[in-house]
Amino acid sequence: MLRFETPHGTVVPEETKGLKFGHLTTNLAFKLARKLGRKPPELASEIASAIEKDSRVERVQVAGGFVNIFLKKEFLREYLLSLHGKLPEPGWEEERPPIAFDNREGKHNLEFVSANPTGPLNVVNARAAAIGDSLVRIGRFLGYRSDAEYYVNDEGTQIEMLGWAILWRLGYIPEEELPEDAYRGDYVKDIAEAIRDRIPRFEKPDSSIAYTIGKMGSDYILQTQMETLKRFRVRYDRITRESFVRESKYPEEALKNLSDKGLLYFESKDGKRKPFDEFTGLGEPLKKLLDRDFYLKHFEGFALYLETTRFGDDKDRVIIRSNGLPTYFFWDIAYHFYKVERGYDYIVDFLGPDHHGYIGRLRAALSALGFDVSHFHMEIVQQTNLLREGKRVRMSKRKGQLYTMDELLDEVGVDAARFFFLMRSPSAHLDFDMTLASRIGKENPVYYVQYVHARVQSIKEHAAGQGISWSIEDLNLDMTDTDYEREMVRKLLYLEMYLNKAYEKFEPHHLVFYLMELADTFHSFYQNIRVVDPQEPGRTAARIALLEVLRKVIGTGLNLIGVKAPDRM
RNA sequence: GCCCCCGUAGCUCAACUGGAUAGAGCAUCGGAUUUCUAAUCCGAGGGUUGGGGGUUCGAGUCCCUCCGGGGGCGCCA
Repeated sequence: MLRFETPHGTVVPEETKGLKFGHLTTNLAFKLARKLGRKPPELASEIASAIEKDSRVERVQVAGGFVNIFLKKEFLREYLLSLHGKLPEPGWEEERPPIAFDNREGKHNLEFVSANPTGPLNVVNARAAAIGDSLVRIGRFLGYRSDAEYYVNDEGTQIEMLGWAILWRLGYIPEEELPEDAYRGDYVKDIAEAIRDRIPRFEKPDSSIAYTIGKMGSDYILQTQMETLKRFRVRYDRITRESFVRESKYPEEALKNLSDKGLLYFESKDGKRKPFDEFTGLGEPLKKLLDRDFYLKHFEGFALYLETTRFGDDKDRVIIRSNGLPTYFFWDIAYHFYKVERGYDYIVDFLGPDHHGYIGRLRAALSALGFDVSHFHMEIVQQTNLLREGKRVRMSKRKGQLYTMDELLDEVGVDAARFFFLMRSPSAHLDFDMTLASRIGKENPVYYVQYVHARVQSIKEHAAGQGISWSIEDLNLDMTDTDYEREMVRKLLYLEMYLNKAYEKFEPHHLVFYLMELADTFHSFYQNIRVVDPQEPGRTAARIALLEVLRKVIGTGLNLIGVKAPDRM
């Protein structure tokens, strides 16, 4: 990042709104004015005169409290060459990016999608996949150790419900006997068929048979989900199963941590309380609480509560139900404990819109465990509506009429799907216009950006055909000084700023907007300036060199959001 | 009832920890190609940032209030 030292501290300048404001700007004077009790213009001129002495700077301009910085051509050339050297050749969009910037401090965990293994992935899952995967790419590229994680809820009632649904589809039970919460969607037929031959023998279907079959079904579903995600160019570094967490030492550790702090108590539905000491008095290890028979024997009718209200929650939460079964919430606490223990200094969860109310209690539980919640970030990936010909596509879950992620990819393709998901901030409701996304042409922003890459490649080919040779060293800003080109140079300075912004805010759309702006600049340039001119080989070479930097920036940006940068369109 | 999010151009959305003239895309209208790809470009119209009040050098952004929309409030996950 570009920085400047001044008597008022280090300035990390920002982008400008146009070349008339210079290449970079800072409003530091405004910010300091109140604190120091001085006038912004005075401070600005002090900051300006310090920056002016910097060898990279051509001149500065003070406007009110703004200090606008104009950089020297020699420095700009050096910067662009170094940028070019750092960026990989496009074409790695299926893989993890190389580290291009500094090797930064920080090991981060980003968990996203984590859909229940009871059905196909849907459109919100796809959106979360695009967001999470792109951020992991950007994080790695910036030099952080960013890991993508998938959590599988392969235990619990839902698994049994899946099992019942499969039993029904295979004809073992009539529809009337199907539990109310069982999955009735048509997709269960395919799953049933896929595992039919491996179903164990049994006398009469019961809960435990349903559970076993549900497990088989969910394994199969997980596998198909992973295939879909792979098709979407999403990679995971780790898949964690809830069954693994349950068997690990973390549930017990969490109980120990919370009981040591006196945050647990028993309460019955009619409000009778028992202190946690009633358990402690039994002299049994904490693990016993997770043994259902043991729990029922001693605490039947009572649930085990965690005092999350002491940490800002609206009410205390149940972690073991009075039927002896721990809640999802409890296993999730153990899971987060496990993530922390793995040594991440930043943990991010992307949750679906229906988990909105869950954030508060999870944060409260994490504080209860003694973790610094500023190291956790929970982001809601908002709802997505599909539009076709301007009309809502119904995605009702009932009767299995759901529109799946695979269908979306069939209809609009991976590039358009990823790009469209990333055009909006994750927290905004998204209207996904499939008619627009599947159109080929200027109205479709994904082609608009990809076309830049293809056009530059085409120019290079044309130049070669004219016998013009060039190299990146031919970059010469004296020969590329039309307004178009100077504007291009200015915007090329901002790549790293936008990557940082996108990553720090967990909002990849900032990168997408940057790419669209760069593409804009290029297309205007292309329309008005002829690049290849055999009469002026020097200028031609200089222009191609500049476009080559642009091409790599666009190509890298696209690959970081998992979109291809084609050589030809 | 309580809590959270949102309200910006006809539509869908941006706007860096409060900063310069609130920007894009789509849609609408008018132009441009004997050319390195027209999958492009140039131009036009379109806004009291839901209303009102406050904080300050400065508010779409922060505070209060009202209106309107969505979501959450389970011993489900």
